[in-house]
Amino acid sequence: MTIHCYPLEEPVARSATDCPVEEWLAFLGHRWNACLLWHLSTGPKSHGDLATRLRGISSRVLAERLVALEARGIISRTPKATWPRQVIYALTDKGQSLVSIVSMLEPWARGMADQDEP
Amino acid sequence: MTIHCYPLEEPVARSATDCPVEEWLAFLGHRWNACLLWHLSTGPKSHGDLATRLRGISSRVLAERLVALEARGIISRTPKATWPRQVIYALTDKGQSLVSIVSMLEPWARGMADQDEP
DNA sequence: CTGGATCCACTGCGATACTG
DNA sequence: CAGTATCGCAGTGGATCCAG
Repeated sequence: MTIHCYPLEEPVARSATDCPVEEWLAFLGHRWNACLLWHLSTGPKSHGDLATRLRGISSRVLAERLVALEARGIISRTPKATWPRQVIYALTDKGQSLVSIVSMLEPWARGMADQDEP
Repeated sequence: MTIHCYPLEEPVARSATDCPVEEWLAFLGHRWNACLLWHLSTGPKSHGDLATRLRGISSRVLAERLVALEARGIISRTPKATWPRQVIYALTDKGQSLVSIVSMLEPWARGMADQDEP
């Protein structure tokens, strides 16, 4: 876990961290992102499809998230030549591997809960 | 990775998710938290000690984060009977195991970067 | 159906000052 | 030294309306 923990010298603007791990955690922690990852891990989905599953997300934020995910190479975007237009999003290999790491938190978190209320 | 993805029925207030993984990711994504985890993984530290290492964090936020970490059972808080008073924070076993999981992101992230600029 | 544009409420957090 | 109290601003994301 490489964490240079910011500047070391002078204070920096928000999220100007150069620690990749922290960067990714911040990203994954943003609302809906983990959820999107999860839903896409069960197969490619369209925008509307995802919108339905992620009850409560707005179209704006969903589109924003998908762009970010794609920019990071976590998902792929493939528009279909149908009408009305349809766009399919799918996890890339990088995305798959990320999911597999994040998934390790599940049993861990369950263990935590068990200790709370045995 | 269990992600019930919110309500499923009606929209909910922010972070009212009942998915533990998402919960933890959101927590870890909050600024300074990962950084704190990292610094504590190299040994117990005091408030002031941490403040020095996490250049830029304010006393208020640091205290807040430490309380949260402790509340989640990730760190322990032990006040020394010295003067001026001193309080030592250390990773618990749960904290250690969390760090070991999060650490797996490091090589992964490095792999990502390598692909970007080979 | 996908997704851009606006408007706005909320809150995370930085800065600062103060107490035991 | 450890921690609390206040204030203020920028960023995040929800709601809504619109367009290709």
